Amino acid sequence: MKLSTKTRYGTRILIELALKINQGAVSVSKISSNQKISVKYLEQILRTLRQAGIVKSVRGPKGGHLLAKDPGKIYLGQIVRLFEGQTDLVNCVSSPENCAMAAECLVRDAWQDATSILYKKLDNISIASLIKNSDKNDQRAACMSG
Amino acid sequence: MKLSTKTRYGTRILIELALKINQGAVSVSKISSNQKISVKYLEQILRTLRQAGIVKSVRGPKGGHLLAKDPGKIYLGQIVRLFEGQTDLVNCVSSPENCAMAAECLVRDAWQDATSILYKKLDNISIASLIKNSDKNDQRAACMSG
DNA sequence: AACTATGTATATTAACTTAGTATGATAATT
DNA sequence: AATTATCATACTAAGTTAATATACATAGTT
Repeated sequence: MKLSTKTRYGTRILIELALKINQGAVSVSKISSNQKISVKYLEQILRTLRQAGIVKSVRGPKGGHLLAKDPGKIYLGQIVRLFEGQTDLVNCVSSPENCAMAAECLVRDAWQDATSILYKKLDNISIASLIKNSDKNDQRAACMSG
Repeated sequence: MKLSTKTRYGTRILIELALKINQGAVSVSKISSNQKISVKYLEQILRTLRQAGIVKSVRGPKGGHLLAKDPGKIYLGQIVRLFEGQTDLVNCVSSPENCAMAAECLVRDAWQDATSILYKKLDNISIASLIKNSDKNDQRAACMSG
């Protein structure tokens, strides 16, 4: 039960874009070297973010990627749902017919409660708030500000 | 980000044992047919539960497995930690040296908060409480009461 | 118009993890 | 001693995630 690299990378990418919000489009190659993520893998992640309307992309020379939304309106919950796909801790929560014990599964409600509490929390953490914390602790942001 | 079958099976096993708490040891073959889990896989899961002190086992004829603790003292949080191993949503929470961006990872604290909220919830749900709910809704427990 | 730096999309491979199986041993009851 | 059960380790298979490769499209620049 841990987050995929796509979720973690995706979050880091969004933070970098948020930090550079006034610098125009940021190229894949730049993000790649800053975040130590291969160009091709990065492109996949960016595509997902773009299709979700979180990022917009500019083609051609001087092109790149930038946030399509206010960083204060991008929440971790959305990012996690986007990349994890399966948003429930167990299958039967989303599709009871997949669970051998389906209706009789006593635990189902409990897993669902836990899931919703987790997302409620994640839906409350914006990219902007993450950056805000970094202001108090500048060295943390150092690697991504360049 | 979903629970492994071991966690889900483990929980179901504990519920079955809790429901049969007055019937002495329950054999692997009985649990296997009730829960539709192969005998060998079940043995692995039971071993983990036993080593954690949640279940005790009796060898020989008429042997089987029974709860080693009061069902009111067995919490989902413990079960999830036991089978998921990795108890944090991201690696760097438990071992910062594994994360390429380590100290500068702005998201780290956020993941940690979400993780702890999730476990706080799971640590509040006991096997006993799951069964209690089933009393109000008998057909749910039907498949496991036999 | 040609060139080049960028992004877009799909297909494939590789690595890793989880799920499940097989074999054989050990212990306790009868 | 035979039987019935659990205990332990090794192995295999399936599925998922991570990463790479290939081919294409677009927009500026000269």
